[in-house]
Amino acid sequence: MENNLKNFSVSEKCPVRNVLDRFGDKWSILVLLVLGEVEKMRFNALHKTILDISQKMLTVTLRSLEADDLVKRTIYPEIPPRVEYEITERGKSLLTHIHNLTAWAEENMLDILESREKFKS
Amino acid sequence: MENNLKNFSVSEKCPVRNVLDRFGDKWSILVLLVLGEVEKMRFNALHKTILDISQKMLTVTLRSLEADDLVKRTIYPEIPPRVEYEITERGKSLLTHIHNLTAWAEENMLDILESREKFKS
DNA sequence: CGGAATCCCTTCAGATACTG
DNA sequence: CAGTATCTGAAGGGATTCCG
Repeated sequence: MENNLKNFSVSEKCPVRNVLDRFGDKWSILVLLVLGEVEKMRFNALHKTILDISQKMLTVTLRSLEADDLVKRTIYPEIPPRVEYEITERGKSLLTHIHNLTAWAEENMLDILESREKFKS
Repeated sequence: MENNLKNFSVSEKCPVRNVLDRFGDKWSILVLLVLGEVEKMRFNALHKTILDISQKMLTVTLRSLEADDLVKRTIYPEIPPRVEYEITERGKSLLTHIHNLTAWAEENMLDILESREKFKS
């Protein structure tokens, strides 16, 4: 038992954390959820869908997802330029688990908020 | 379609983010994973299992999990004091989905790391 | 033993301005 | 249109000290 737990000790040696940390940020899951509902989407369309993300963070998030091959980026060398984003197969396989998580969150949200209120007092 | 996407727009109105943000931090999932493998565990034992967490962050994380009723905290008024933590039923139901995610992470880790390398160049 | 409180540094992320 | 670059305030999180 203790030996199994040791695996969690140091972050660099834990493969799970190495990967999960990447989309454990503020926006990655959200972007993935949006891209999971469309075929392709342009940068500005994404920005309009997620109103409270800054242009900078949207770019950073998309680059990170692209690096992990969770999202594919296609540039059309036109004038004006056009860039489209779409979810990859790997992204879809992750999204399945994300959906399970969000479903759990929706089911338990009210109870959790209630627990938080009780905890304050 | 567009109408569905609007739900994601503003964070305060998105129940999912409200809940997921809470354990989207650096340590919550890890603590939950550890507590999912034992019956009960004392503070110092947890600290020894997760070597690279600070005492402060362990405390903060545990309080947060306790507030959401994902973890139960029991104080034994002895000298020296003893405090034990255990996962709740709600915590276990969440852990199921976490395990699916970590399994996915383990399966895809090598490919993802490879993608990241390619992306650099 | 199991914290709480404080200090302090680093990283995150928003606003703004500029560019191919 | 789809970014990049820079600046800056806010937040996260570590180290240390103190306490019941």
